[in-house]
Amino acid sequence: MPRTPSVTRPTLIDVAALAGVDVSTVSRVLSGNLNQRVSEETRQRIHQSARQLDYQPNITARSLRVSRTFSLGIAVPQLDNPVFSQIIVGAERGAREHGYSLLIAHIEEGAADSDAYARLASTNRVDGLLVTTLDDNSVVLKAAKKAKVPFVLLNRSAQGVRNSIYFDSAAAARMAVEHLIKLGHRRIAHLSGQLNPSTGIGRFAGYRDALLDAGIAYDQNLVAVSGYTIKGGAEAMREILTKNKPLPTAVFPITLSAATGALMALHQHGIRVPEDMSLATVHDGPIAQVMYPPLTTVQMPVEQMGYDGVVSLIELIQGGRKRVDMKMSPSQLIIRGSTAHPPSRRD
Amino acid sequence: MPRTPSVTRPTLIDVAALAGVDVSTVSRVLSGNLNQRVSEETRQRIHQSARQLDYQPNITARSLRVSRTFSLGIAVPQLDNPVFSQIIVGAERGAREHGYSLLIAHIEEGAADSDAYARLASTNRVDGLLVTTLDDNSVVLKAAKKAKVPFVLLNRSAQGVRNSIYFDSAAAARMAVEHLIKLGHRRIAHLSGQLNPSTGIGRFAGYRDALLDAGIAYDQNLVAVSGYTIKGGAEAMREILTKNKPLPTAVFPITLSAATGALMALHQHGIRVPEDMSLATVHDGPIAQVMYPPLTTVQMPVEQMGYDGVVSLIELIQGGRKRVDMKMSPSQLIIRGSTAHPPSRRD
DNA sequence: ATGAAAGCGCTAACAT
DNA sequence: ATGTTAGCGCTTTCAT
Repeated sequence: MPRTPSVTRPTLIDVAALAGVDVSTVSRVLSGNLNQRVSEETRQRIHQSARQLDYQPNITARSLRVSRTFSLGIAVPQLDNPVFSQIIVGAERGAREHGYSLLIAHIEEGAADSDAYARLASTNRVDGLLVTTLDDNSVVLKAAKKAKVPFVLLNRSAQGVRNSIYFDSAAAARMAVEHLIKLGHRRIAHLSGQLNPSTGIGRFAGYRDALLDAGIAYDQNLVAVSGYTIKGGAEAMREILTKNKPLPTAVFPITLSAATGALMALHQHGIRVPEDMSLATVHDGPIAQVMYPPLTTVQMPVEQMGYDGVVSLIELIQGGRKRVDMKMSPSQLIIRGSTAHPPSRRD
Repeated sequence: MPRTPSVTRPTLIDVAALAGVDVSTVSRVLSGNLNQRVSEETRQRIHQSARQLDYQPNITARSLRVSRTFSLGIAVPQLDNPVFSQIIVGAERGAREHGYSLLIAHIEEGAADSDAYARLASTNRVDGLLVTTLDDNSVVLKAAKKAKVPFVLLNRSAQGVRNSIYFDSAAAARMAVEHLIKLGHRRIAHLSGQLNPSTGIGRFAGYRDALLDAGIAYDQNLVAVSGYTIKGGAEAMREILTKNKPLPTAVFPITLSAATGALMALHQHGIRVPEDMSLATVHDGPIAQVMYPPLTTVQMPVEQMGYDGVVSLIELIQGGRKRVDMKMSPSQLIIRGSTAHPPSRRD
């Protein structure tokens, strides 16, 4: 069996030698930078040589020379949450399309481990950071700031953070609740977030405003804190069922995860959806279509947010942009089987 | 506001200057390589200087010099699948603990885009690859081989692949099915994978063997192909319900995702779990605990597999290992609310 | 239009 | 025990 001719990969030098030109010329041609003045003939010869040697640029050398890694970091608090997996999918696509790669860091629950960012950025591994947090974890944000590379906060805005992309949560919540109201519901429960300054408050505000506009009094007993987990959704749903003697006829869980838990709790208590209770939420995903019943939900362009996140981050890095402040609107209400008229149209 | 003294980060040269020694000495001390002969006094002085300047090594330069990137790549076909998110969590932890970072690539469904590996490896971005595939996608495997860096196949073994970590699927399936049999079930359905040479076949074999051992005849009508998605699970479950006049009393979906779908289909058809039908599956995850009813399932150390995957990959890279062939055993059967005795103990 | 040469920050012989 | 030096592969002035 013939030995592989060389252990090391071909470099610019090899290509240059084969093409009979200087390495700098090869670099000019192969770096993709058009409008470099190189004669068409040499250009051809160089491409030909590169192909022949199966030349692949060494990105490490390039990075060292230009002081950029062409890598971006993203840190997520939980991976088994459709929001984050969709963000990652979009971010990865955006990075790939722009010649960057995506480094992932998992922030262990609870740990003072928000130096995940430090780890990524301090050793010069990444040119920029995509930051996500569940709660408005100021620890995480502080860590991101210390990292000294540009970062974009995803899925929320926060005081003192100049770059962020977030949803118009109030508008999304409003769409969901108005749909329920239009169906005739008047006693509508809400499984809420932590009522912090962004997502939680936003959706809560949308819920409350929609009620207000319809002339429905706000009833505190119809609101329970679920947070953003399946488990929290199930617990909050049970709390609502326990605290309200005549049950509400509809529920608006703050998010897909919470809705999943809520639905399970309803099944458990033998409450039929949508016959006994309607359910509408915000954030669509594959799982919403295969649940029983399939969920009525307001679509949020989460993957798009991940994509736009990287793209704007790259612009930030390359200096073509000074600030990122994008509020994304909910796309549309998808009406599926989880919502219907209330059992009786009477209040 | 005072301007930051320097735009560029401190390098070894800066530290050396401050400590009054040569860069090579600083390198010796800071590269962590103990048993380098450096006097305790200079060692102290160097550490002190580094701290004072907040020195952080430039990993790109280091990479270029030693021809290693200290990055590993992982490519996954779907992110919204508990198996893959758990693998990633484990892999990220393992990488971090060993000074590596984890690059993620998402393999777009269907696309001849399995050059995801090529992208990662050919530009010298990673030192090694973690490979996952849903089906035994030979395209993906071929691409991984072409990448010319060591790779470890996760979650399955395959012909011609020398490094892989996989589960003893047959044993896990057997545990689940034997539990059902012990409860008194005799008509046990199976939602299966694609019946390919690894996962699918393995679990199917475990199912069949467990039946055989109990003297229960195999009934082809009780098996439907679900694959590994929620949707597939729901459809396969419906197929079973349609095809079998006296319904089976138990079902063994091949995996957590399929079980989730199956459970939804059962709810939809008004079949109570576990009163009318028991359900046991393989692969535990947070979602299994919060479903209604919570799922009886065989725990699989998936996160551990991700962790062991990187660790063995790193050993492969560093030459301390020639081959990886680990079969992981299911940990234990977790009995939750989804299984019970059959409606009547009669067959 | 192309070549020559310097240097990004680091490590690892090889000296001393 | 520490210093000197070369060079990883690339880009980019500067010269021709």
